[in-house]
Amino acid sequence: MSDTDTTAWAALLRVHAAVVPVLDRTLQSACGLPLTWYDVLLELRHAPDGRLSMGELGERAVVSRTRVSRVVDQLVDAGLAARETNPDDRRSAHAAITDAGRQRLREAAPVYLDGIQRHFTGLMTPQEATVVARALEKVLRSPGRSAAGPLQKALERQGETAVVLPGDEKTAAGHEAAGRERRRAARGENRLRRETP
Amino acid sequence: MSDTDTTAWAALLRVHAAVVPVLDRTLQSACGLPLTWYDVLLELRHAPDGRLSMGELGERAVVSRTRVSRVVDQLVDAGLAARETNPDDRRSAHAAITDAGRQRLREAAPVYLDGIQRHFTGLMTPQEATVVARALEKVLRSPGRSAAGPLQKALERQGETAVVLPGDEKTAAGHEAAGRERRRAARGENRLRRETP
DNA sequence: CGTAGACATGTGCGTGCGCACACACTCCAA
DNA sequence: TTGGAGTGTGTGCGCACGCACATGTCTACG
Repeated sequence: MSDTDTTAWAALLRVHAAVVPVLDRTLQSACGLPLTWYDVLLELRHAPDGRLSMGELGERAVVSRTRVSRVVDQLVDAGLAARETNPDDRRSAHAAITDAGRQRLREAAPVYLDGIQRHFTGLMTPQEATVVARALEKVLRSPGRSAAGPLQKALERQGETAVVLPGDEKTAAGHEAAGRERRRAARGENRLRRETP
Repeated sequence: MSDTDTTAWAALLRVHAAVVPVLDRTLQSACGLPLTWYDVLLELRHAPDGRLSMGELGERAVVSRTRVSRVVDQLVDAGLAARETNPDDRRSAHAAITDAGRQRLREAAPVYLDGIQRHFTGLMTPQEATVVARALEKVLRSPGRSAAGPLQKALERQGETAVVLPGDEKTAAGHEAAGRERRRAARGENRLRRETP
């Protein structure tokens, strides 16, 4: 039923808008750790040796690839991460979590978890939470999901969906914009394609 | 289980980060309608007479209250909405959807719905979609949820949760919002109240 | 009737974010 | 060896967002 679809999507948007600022501020005032920092540090901690290249970090964390560079700068200033150069490939820069970073993460984790339970999963049944987790992860692992930035994904889809709509053809307005962007894609900038192992 | 909690939350963050830009760009290139515009127009359309005060609009739409003002300006420039003054209360400004706005919404709706199904609900089973919708709506309707901006909610928490792990809350936020609305209702403006038809 | 407080809204401003571009480096073929 | 294509990263810039404050208006109380 299409009503269920829009309801689910609208609810996701609103939950995100309502809960994210709460958790962000809670984490920031309690631990001095913005949500972005937490996310980046968490991904670093998950990685082997606590190190990750900028590209990998940008793909795994919620922040965009280009933004990672500045976030890591902030983390370095705060002493929570360190930059390392890769001798094998001097283009790539690695970010590594420091002991202080691990410590801050340990302090922040219970605060974060408590906030998640208090403002999110605690407001539904455990069964619902399980289904939500499973369903959303299926969305992430779907074939449409690519590690590239949102622009590329949009462009890839665009060729299929932009003009032709199921049972409707009033696409007058966005014609020129669509053409412009498709042209850029054809110029060969969708090289960010990658497989997630 | 706490693992389920963090998994569900992380998945929500990632789905949001992955899908929102796609839908935004699709909608924008196909219909010239940013997601924010769509959301605001949709709330206006749901409202009786297609009119809503700025405050109500900010509470119902995903955009913040202060941002609504500028978004409505853009919509007015685009001819999709109109500003109206309330003779009864000259503080409040109303935004009303125009015929052109309704038309654009009709054009955009199938595109949006298709995007939602293609990139979100279509990637899970209908049963899962139903559960996701129900669970997330329960989160929204929970007592901690207030129509006020995120800052207020966070600040109210802050006094209690600053350093230590939180005790309890869940009354303050909804309290003042309810009080405000009760006052407005007494003034005779509660005809804006709506149930999802 | 007049003043103080509450309230709805608009605006200046700083911040976070991502795209387009530039740069440095690697790899490969001629 | 050398030049060009491919790739990883950092940065200038503009845009969206939300908070603090200012403005105009209504309400309650003396």
